[in-house]
Amino acid sequence: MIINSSNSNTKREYGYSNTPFGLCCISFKDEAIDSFNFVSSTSDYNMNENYSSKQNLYINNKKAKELVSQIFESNKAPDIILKGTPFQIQVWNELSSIPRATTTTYGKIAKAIGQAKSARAVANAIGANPIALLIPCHRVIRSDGSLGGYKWGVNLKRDILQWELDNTKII
DNA sequence: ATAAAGGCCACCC
DNA sequence: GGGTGGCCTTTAT
Repeated sequence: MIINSSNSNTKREYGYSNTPFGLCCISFKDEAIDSFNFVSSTSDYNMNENYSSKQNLYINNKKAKELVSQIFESNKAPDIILKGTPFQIQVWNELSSIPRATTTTYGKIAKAIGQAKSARAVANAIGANPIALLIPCHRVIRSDGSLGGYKWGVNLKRDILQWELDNTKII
């Protein structure tokens, strides 16, 4: 389930957890994730550029581990909260319709949201996506078949796509 | 209000 | 393979 953010100033939590692709830092309100970043260490919270304010922000590694476990081991993805411009929200929502273990292109996403000429803008929006894996930006590649870019590194993009072919979990 | 920078694309060579 | 011009949204002047 995707929730469009209504910037409530309620308590937020964040925490670190290992994944099959390395360490991540996620932040969440109640059970709903609003950011998921791959990081190199537990001092890397600043990579979470969407939430620089630390007001009402508390660390909760236990809950973070539970959510990551849910992502990789259950058949029900956690809810996510989207915060962005209307165009970004539209693009991110469209990504959720890409079947796992498949790919599409920036141009096709542009066409799907009714703006066939906006491939480049779509790429910008995807690059600004704050939630790895659950918003499947890794499934969008270039029209010539090359991988294109990835916020957390093209090598990781390749690894995730291969992982989807080799596993049947929910991601 | 304007400029510059992008995870692009179709086209050419 | 590489280069060019066009496209659209964001962000920073």
